[in-house]
Amino acid sequence: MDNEGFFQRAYGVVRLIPPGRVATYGQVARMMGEPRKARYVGFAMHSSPGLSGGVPCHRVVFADGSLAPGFAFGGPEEQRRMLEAEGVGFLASGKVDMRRFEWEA
DNA sequence: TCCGTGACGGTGG
DNA sequence: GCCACCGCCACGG
Repeated sequence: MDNEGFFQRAYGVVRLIPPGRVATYGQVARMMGEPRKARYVGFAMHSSPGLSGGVPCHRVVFADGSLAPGFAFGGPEEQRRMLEAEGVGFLASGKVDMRRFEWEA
């Protein structure tokens, strides 16, 4: 459960992201006290139980607002749909409008 | 011990 | 504004 300890911490933070808001991998890592492990956070999301497991990993995006290329729920398109359903706005470029929807703890 | 790998991030062309 | 390269960290072969 060691590695999972890190995973659980990541999930714990992600669970705090309110609907209609998004957080970046680096942001999550920073809240865990380990800003250098952004990549590891990404891996945690990849292995996450998903929204059904209480981990809204679709609310975690890249620092520039782009979505993960290999999203597990059915592609970035599905992820975008879920975010839009929560009220998150996208730019014409297909990226999240971070200026308005980035989560501020 | 060195090399390769990855849902990242910042910088430079 | 998009693309490419480099730096980070932990892990496995």
